[in-house]
Parts: sequence; structure tokens; C-alpha cells
Amino acid sequence: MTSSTIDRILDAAEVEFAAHGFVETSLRTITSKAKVNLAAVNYHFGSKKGLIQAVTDRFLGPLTKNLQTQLSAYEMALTETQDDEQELQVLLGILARSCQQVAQQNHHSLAVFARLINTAYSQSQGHLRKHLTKQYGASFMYFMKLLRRHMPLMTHEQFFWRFHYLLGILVFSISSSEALLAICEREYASSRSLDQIMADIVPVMASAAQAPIIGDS
Amino acid sequence: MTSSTIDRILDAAEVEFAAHGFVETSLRTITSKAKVNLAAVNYHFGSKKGLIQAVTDRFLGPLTKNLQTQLSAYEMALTETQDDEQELQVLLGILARSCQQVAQQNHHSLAVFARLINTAYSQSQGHLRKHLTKQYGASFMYFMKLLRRHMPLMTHEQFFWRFHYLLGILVFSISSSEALLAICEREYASSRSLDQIMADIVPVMASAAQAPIIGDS
DNA sequence: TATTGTTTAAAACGCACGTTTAAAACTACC
DNA sequence: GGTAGTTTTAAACGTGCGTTTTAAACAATA
Repeated sequence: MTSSTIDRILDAAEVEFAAHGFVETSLRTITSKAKVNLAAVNYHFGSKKGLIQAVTDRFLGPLTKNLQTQLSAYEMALTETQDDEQELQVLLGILARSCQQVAQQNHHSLAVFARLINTAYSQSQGHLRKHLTKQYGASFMYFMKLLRRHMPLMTHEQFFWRFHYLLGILVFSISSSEALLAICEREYASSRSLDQIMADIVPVMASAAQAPIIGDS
Repeated sequence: MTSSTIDRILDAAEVEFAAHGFVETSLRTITSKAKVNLAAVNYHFGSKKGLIQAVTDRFLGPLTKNLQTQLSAYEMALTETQDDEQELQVLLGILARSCQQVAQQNHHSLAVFARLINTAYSQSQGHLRKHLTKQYGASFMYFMKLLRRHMPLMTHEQFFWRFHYLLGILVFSISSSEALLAICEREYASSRSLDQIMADIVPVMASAAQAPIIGDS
């Protein structure tokens, strides 16, 4: 099997990146966990940056594809006269479920995704963010366009901010999910899962989306 | 002036930590920006970890103190028959304003704070999180106790999750504020500030807090 | 089987990091 | 003014990192 090395590197890297982040994970720990020679990363991926991109692309591709198909199906069925509140929750549910389905295939990819978004937005000179929006931005633009319809009274700027407040719920929930689930297990003896979190946040995001506008511009 | 070195280190460290995070900021860049000898950090703070703690303590102290006094004042004036929705916004506004006021004294401390929370919740074996809750947890427990009154229909577990969803809005907004403000400036030619963001998110958090409960437990 | 191209292996390179050291400079007090 | 304690300085130490190199092992083809 020729690609066994590549896959083992990607799997190990995903786990370590999800647990300790990009910079705090060394190629030496990745390659040792993958039981692969150290030089294999640079041989197959060129550099550590190339590996990070390969890891993220592996789930970002399916995620956007999944999102895209679900969104167009949603837009098709939109003409029927339905409750706007309900439609909003369906739309937000699509986003949550897309994340969820990607996570089902690989439990760690979603944590990597959240880290990716967080680091991308944490640097104002966001080359990573620009790369993400250039590569996968179309799907998210599509999502934003559909979401925009449910917040017609906002200006574009107000919607921009509100959208990122909603994104904060999603990203923080995912990136903190491991810690929060552990606390929940210990404190309330309740074994939840990431699926339940993703289901939980949909009505919360919907309410946040519909909150009155106060901004002065 | 004896403590000039210490203060210059703290100031420079805060700026660099806010901009590039803890691990990606080296003592060499900090000491060179502070125009101070490299060894000064280890001399005055013992280690890099000690410096990080000193930087965070410098604003975490005032923040919790500020929060504490505002919360007790809030609790005093609570007996009057007021709109619950309005009181909730006041309470959330206290949290936002506490962050805001700390940020006014030092523009970068709030970004460091957001990074701190993010990294604390990103590791499930969160020694940093436990240290934070042990050191400053009392004020946040107090806040949670007051917030809890506005969500009486939830179980403790449901409240736990909902609280962290709200926290996601706050933390993501702060940690992404620099990037988002830059995008907003470029895209909408609108010069906003962190103060406006803090004011913006209050009604959003309030709506998120009041969202219906769906969770199965 | 010989040859070519691809993958793995072990070792080393250069670099940046946090930290330590030991002497110099400074400060304050007798 | 000399001395003890504190702070600053310059240099080096050891470590771990990403990366490169060179050769060996392997695979496929003729």
C-alpha cells in the first residue's frame, strides 16, 4: 500500500493538531505517533505548512461540498410559505449538521477546524484567513446570502457583525467542546456528545440572529 | 526609577502576546521591543511562564474587582419591579462594560484575556483553566449566580452549556475584534471601535440566553 | 536480471528558543 | 569613600525544532 505513510501522517497530525494546536505540535511527535520516519513529512508534503494545509483540506473539501448541496436543496424548497423562524433554524441547522457529519467521519477534524478559524481571525494580517476565504469562501458566501434573507432589516455592516457573533457561538462551542464535555461529565454525571452540542446551539444561534438591532450605524 | 524595567517588559509583553499569542512570542522580541536585556525577564519574573502570569494578573485583578463591585451594586438594586428582559441586559452589560473599562486602560489586555480563555478551554486537561477558576473564579461564579436567575426554567446542566454559548460570543468577538474591525474599515468604510462591539453584543447575548430549550436532558 | 524511479532511513545541519552564568554597573547606606 | 546588595549586561549553554542530505531499500519495467 503506497499511500499508507501519507494517511498515517495525516491521521496522526490531525489528532495532535486538534489536541495541541499547530505551533505546539512538532513533526517529531507526529512522525513518531504515525510510526513513520521524520523526513517523510517534508518528502510528501514539502513542509510543515504543507502538512497543515493538507490536514485542513482533507475535511474542508467534504465540509464545503456537503454544505453546498444541502444549501441548494434548502434554497429549492424555500418558496413554500413557511414560518420564517422555522426556516432560519433549518438553515442554521444545515451549518451545524455539516460540521457534525464531517466530525462523524473523523472526531478530531472539527476541533482542527475550530482552531483554524480561531487562528485565522486572531491575526489581523490574516493570510490564513484570506487563503481560507479564497479557497472555501464561496460556500460560506452562499450560506451568508441565504442567512441574510432572514435579517432583512439590517444593513450589510450590521449583518456582518451579527454573523460573526453567531460564528463565535459555533467556533467556541467546538473548540471548547472537549473541555466542556469533560467538565459536564464530571460535574453533572451526564455523558453528552458533540452531536448534542451542535443540536443545542441551533435555537441559540437563531435567537441571537433575531436579536433587536441597537447599533448606531 | 526602579520598576521601569519591569513595567516596560510587561507593556511590551502584553502587546506581543495580544498580537501573536503566548507560544509564538519569544522573550527576545519582547526584551528588544522593551529595550531591556534578555536576561531581565528571567531575573524579574523567574521564567516565561511567570511573565505570562504577571501579564494576565495585571488586568485580571482590576477586571474581577470591577466586576465584583458592579455586580453587588446590581444585586442591591434588584428588588425593584423591573422588566426581566431589561435586567438581563443590564447584567450582561456589566460583564461587557467590565471588559471594556479594562480595555480602556490598556488596549491590548483584552485581546490577551480572550486568548487566555481560548487556550484555557482548548485543552481538556486544563491546568490553566483550573488556575484561572481558582484565582478569579469567585467573581465569575457570582456573575453566573445572578445570570442563573434569568434562566430559571433550565436545569443546572442546561444553564452550564448556555452560559458557555454566551461566552463564545464574547470571547470570539474580542479575540477576533482586531481582524474584524480591519475588515469592517476596508469593506464598509466604517470606523468602529471595540466599545461598540461590546455594546452590540449585549442584546445578542440576551436573546441567546432567552432562546428556548430543546436539549433532551 | 538489470535498470530506473520512488519511497524510506539515519544522520546531521543550522537556527531560534528559554535559561543560566559571571562579571560589570549601579544604588544606598555607614 | 568604601562596602553590601541590587540590577543590568554580554555571552554562552543546552535543547528541540524544521529541514536537508545521502544512502539504502523497495517497486516496476524491459
